[in-house]
Amino acid sequence: MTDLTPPTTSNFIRTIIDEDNATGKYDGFVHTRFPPEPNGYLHIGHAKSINLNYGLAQDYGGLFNLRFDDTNPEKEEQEYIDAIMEDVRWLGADWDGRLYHASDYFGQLYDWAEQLIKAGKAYVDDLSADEIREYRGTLTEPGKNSPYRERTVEENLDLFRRMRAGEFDEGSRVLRAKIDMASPFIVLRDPVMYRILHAEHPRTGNAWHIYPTYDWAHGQSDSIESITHSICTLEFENNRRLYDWFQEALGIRRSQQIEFARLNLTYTVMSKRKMIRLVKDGYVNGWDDPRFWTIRGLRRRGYTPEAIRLFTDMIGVSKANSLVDYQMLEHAVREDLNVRTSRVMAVLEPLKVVIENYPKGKEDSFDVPSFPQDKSREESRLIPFSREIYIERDDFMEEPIKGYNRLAPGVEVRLMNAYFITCTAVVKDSAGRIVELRATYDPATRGGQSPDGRKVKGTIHWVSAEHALPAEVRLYDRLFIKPNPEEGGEDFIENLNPDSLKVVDAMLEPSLATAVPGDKFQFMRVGYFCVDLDSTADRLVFNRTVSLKDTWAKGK
RNA sequence: UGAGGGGUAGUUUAACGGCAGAACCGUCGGCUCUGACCCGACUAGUCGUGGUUCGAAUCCACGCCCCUCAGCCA
Repeated sequence: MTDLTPPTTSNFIRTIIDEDNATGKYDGFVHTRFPPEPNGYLHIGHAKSINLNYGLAQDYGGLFNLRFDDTNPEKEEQEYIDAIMEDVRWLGADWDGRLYHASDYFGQLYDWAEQLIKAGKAYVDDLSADEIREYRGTLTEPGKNSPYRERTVEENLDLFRRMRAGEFDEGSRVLRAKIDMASPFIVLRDPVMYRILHAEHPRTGNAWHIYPTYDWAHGQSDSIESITHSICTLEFENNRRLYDWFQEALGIRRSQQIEFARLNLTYTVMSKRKMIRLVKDGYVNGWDDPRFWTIRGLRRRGYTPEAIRLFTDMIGVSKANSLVDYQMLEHAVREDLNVRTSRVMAVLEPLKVVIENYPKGKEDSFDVPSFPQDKSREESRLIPFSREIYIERDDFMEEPIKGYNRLAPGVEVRLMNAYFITCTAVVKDSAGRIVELRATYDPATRGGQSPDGRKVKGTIHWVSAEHALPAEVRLYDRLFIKPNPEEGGEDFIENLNPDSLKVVDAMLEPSLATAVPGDKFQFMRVGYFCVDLDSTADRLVFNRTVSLKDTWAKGK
């Protein structure tokens, strides 16, 4: 199979790692991780992060961990944990047994919190959430100290232990780091480390009544796992100061946080909140809707892990906010599917053609190679031919425009792998709509070559009517009509594309009868398709993964 | 407007004081039993103004524009 891996291009993270290795910062070691919060499904943006982290570990001979950032039991569910593992595995990132949870470290985190209290670097605050907000100050004004900031170590320890024991109501107290209420980094204005939550955790059950915040848990988890390069997205740039402060204050193994720009794609939305709304309000049919760029949606749509990897390699990584043209994704999947898929014939919008000089009841069959693009593969199948066939409605024009190379009255074209035919008549219904074509064929052109050397301008695909397999084919288009649906004042829902899903009754060549969900094909001259989960032996259902490029349609 | 980040072809990126290069998109052409693939060509760029230097996308200064931070979310 063709190697789709493009040469590794440099990026700023590799530069940092190269420098670290040159200076021996981590003894030349690279250990990365992917740290999802199990409160939703993974999407193409997460795939960028997964492939980045896993790829770095691979390329530098290091290790890659999967760690669930499960510090908020009110939002997280086991269902998501299972789904995320399935998706990460499918993408090809192998955590090799190093599956962790932030909740694995709750005990250690608690001990470290007491350590900070004893060092006078953390205190229990009785202020309400609203009061804490007021005391925090604003972007331009410093905050002020909480009246509880100077409690004694003993009192703090006592209160904190009782928080842990579940003696207090939710929201009544928090543990805060004692840093600097006047810091220009708002994240350093005595950040909350623990909040009281009488919630059941998917993994620790009811063992805890206090839960660590992200900032308190993340860097320490990295340290415990000996992560060297902790890669996250740009919005955590300010948090890095706190990340460093905690590791420094605790005197534990250091790791470095590096931020990169998250992926944005044109004609879709990527924020968790917006995606949830699309699912909950039924604008898409669940998290695996093929119009959705979730990992499950992509998988159902017919994308492969290789195509996604090719895409994430293509777009690179940087710190500049960007909006990637979705056509890059389509290019990547075409490139992968082009070498991978067998070629079959399917007619999406059938128009019947009766070949008048072809004897009634006669049947022909053609042995057609299934992988004509790959000379090393010899698979083929028999395709039946008969007097009545279906062709694509688009492949006929009663009054052909300039440059049209397909069938038209009096015009001869090649039926792919079969015969030359010439259109002799057009049959219309009372409304003037074309319902059938009449044609003649040239028996001497069997197999698709003419012995006299005459050429035809067009080659079209077809399916024998008698043998055709009816199927439902789902044609997907971009979910939104605007490149950036979140832009502009209006609700992004107003930018949904009403034609993002079109279902047609297609006619397929009979070899497709045995196709099972997940199987991928190129419907020649049309696009790449895969068998959908809804497909049954009685009722085949296909998804269009992506159309073929069509320079003719574009020019019209 | 306090602080942290960022601005290279239409898009995504490389070049890290020494020829601004690639991919995608687009246009044109070649090839073709897929108007696909493939091949070739073309279009097109360093946010601005100064400065340092033999030489600046890169270093410095001053501007401009964009993003992030005021959750007991992550």
